[in-house]
Amino acid sequence: MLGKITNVGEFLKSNDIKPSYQRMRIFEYLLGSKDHPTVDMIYKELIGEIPTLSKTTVYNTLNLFVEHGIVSRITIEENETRYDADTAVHGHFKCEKCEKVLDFVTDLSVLNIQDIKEFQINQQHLYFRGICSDCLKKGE
Amino acid sequence: MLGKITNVGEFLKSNDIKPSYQRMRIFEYLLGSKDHPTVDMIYKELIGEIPTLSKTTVYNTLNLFVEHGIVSRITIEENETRYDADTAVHGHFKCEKCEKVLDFVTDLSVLNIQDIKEFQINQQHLYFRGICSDCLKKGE
DNA sequence: ATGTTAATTTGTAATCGTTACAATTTTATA
DNA sequence: TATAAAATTGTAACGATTACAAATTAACAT
Repeated sequence: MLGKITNVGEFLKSNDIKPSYQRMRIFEYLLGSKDHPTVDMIYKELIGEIPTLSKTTVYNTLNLFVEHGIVSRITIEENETRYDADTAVHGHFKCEKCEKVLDFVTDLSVLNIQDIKEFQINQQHLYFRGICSDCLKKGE
Repeated sequence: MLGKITNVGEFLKSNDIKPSYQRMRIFEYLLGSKDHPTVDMIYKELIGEIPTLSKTTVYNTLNLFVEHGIVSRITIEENETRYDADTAVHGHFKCEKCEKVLDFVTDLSVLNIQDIKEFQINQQHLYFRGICSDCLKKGE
């Protein structure tokens, strides 16, 4: 569902965000990465091509993206905020061995939750922890 | 399912935790509270009856409880680690208005997730955000 | 073009939650 | 009662995030 974003500048504009160079590169990096990077990972990756980049800018930009709903924050562990350009509802699995965070597809509408029937739901988060299949194989 | 804990001291012992006074009071407080307190909330509540209590002790004790599997950590928002004496899998709903964290019952086994079929799942977390029914009524 | 204002970026300092660590107190044991 | 082990405590350190003001860049009117 993210494949449809061909022009990042236009995409940001259509979400009322002025497409500065930093903002475009940060969003492009999020689009291209599948590892749900932290602020630090984004900063370390981009400082190479944007030598003047400030970590504050990365924070500001990600907060802006979240406010405008084009990026979602993933809080899997305390002290480890991660970001995802895929804002559709999906699950995350964190491997306790290799520390990777993987996506998984699921449909939460089948849960039919009685207790919050009359609540207005704005966000749905699902995350699992355990050992991924790769690490299970290696561990034998 | 938590009603069965009648003797906190015995319960801690049966989980290989020496039941010191601080540990018992912290666990009792968790059992009696339904608001999934933070370390700060626990500390502020107990300092009244345990004047020598240290915040470090609250941290140490909660980490001990989590390691022994009798308390689970809930990470709903960054910078807001909460604790729950109910370790059964259940959902959490955080109201964006009144900031309360409510439990809801659900059965995740119906999700039938293909992508992680061969993974070993150790923890399952489900949390929603939005507006609770009380705040919805008030907001009209 | 040029000057002026607004928006963005940047760096530093401050804040807050959490942990490290050593000292003190309490508990268990010989 | 003496000694060792465990638990608690207080302070300092740490890391992620934010506040804030200065510097840079972009936009816009003259």
